[in-house]
Amino acid sequence: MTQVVTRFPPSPTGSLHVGGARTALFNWLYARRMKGKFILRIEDTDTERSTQASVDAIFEALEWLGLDWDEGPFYQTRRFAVYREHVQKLVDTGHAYYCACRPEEVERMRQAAMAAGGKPKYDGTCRHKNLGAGEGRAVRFKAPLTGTTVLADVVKGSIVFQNDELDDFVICRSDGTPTYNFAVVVDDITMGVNTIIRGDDHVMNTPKQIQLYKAFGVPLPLFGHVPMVLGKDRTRLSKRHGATSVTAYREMGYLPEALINYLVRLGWSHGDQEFFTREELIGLFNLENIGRAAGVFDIEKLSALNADHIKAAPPAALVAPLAPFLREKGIAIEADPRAAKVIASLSARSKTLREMADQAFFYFEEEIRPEPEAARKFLTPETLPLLTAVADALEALAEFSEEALEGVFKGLAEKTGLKLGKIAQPVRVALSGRTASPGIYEIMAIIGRERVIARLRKAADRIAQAG
RNA sequence: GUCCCCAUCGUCUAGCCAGGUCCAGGACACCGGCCUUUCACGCCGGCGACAGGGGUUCAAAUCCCCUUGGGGACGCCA
Repeated sequence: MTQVVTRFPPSPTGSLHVGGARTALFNWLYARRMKGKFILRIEDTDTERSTQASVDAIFEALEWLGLDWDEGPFYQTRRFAVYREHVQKLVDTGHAYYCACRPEEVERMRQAAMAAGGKPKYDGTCRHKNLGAGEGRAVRFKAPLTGTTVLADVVKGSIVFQNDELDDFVICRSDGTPTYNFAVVVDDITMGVNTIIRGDDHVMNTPKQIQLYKAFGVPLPLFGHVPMVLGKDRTRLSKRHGATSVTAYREMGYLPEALINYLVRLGWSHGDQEFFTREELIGLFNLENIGRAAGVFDIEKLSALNADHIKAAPPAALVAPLAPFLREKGIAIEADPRAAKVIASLSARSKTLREMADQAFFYFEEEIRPEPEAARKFLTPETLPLLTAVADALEALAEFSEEALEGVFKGLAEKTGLKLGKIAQPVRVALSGRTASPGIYEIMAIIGRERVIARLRKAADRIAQAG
């Protein structure tokens, strides 16, 4: 059994989007599962549109997702000698020929073919001219005119193409650069790639590539075409559907584990299981359970999964990923001993890290500025004595623990005849500035006695001044 | 225009290949309820789908055909 070799070949013409991330993920998972190799290759032959910034963005996204590669990154622009050599090989064996037709002429042929009710194709004018290399001449592949090409696809099954649908496509442009279909095949052959998992927008390229493999006389790789990711309107996911870049999801506060879980689950299944860790995925992923139908990207479900991954993560592991979101608010938590406890108190309440940062803010805030609505409702002359009473009791408390705190509140409730909520809500607003927060004893224990008392007194002062 | 692919709740899907155990299961969302110091979490319940039509069969979500709908591809882009 030979080792599985997969690859991810993005073209650096923009940031890594979720669709691309998913195919990268499938390839990576399959390689890891099969104890194979995963290769990264940058397809930058389109020098007009390729940028270094895009290359960097792709690395950044892949690293964030934790998709590491075993070989590469290879750059196609540095492999022109290899392509030239392979072009020559095909010309020498009669599988390719030079073509002197101008682009305008080819365009006319296409129109003509289309008008005749067929597929736009090159008409083979130079096929038998036996032209040599020359200025302005491209190289075309001599495609079979009859018969069929069969794609044995692992996810879609067998697909049969009529060869007369194919035309003599260009493999080398007149400027000497290789075209996509040619470069991909040469790369995959020379790099030893034997498993190609890619979006099904590539199925129509496959018969051309299969013919190339045959012309080179090498065995075919395993092909698996995975369905596209669609937007809400069921068209190919694009910027009009909102955020599509992987890094945008990081900025919205999604965990890489959650994005991975969501993306894999969109188009692959393992029975009814919804939640997967990275390790589980490596142990379970296979090609057989990839679905055949395209899927709609649903950020709601991503959010739900993100919430699950936040809940499942050890709080301490969330400190680093959460830190940037609080830093935006001027708070540094990396070295703060309270950070893990704060996260623990919030992890069941946050769908994203950004949400968590918003909720965590009050723990670290120097001075609480209660939300006006909350203050109007709970910081009133009637509640002032309660706040003071709690502050006084806390000062006298021997041990500042959640249990002891509970005792204070229960005792006060009994003494005043008030329901617990009547006491807790004003205290909550005084401490957090809001009407909703984690448990009152919990936040008090985290904030600490001194600060709690200070916040309580401060709130009492506010009421006194206002009154 | 030509070619290719796809089709189960609003969405992601299980089931389909090896037809009966499916008046179709799970998840997200939504709606109730419970829990409760708030908000969440959690738990319980509800709503909700085999695109349509023909076959084959004792029996079809599962197999075949057609229709419809959707997606994708047709470059000296990748």
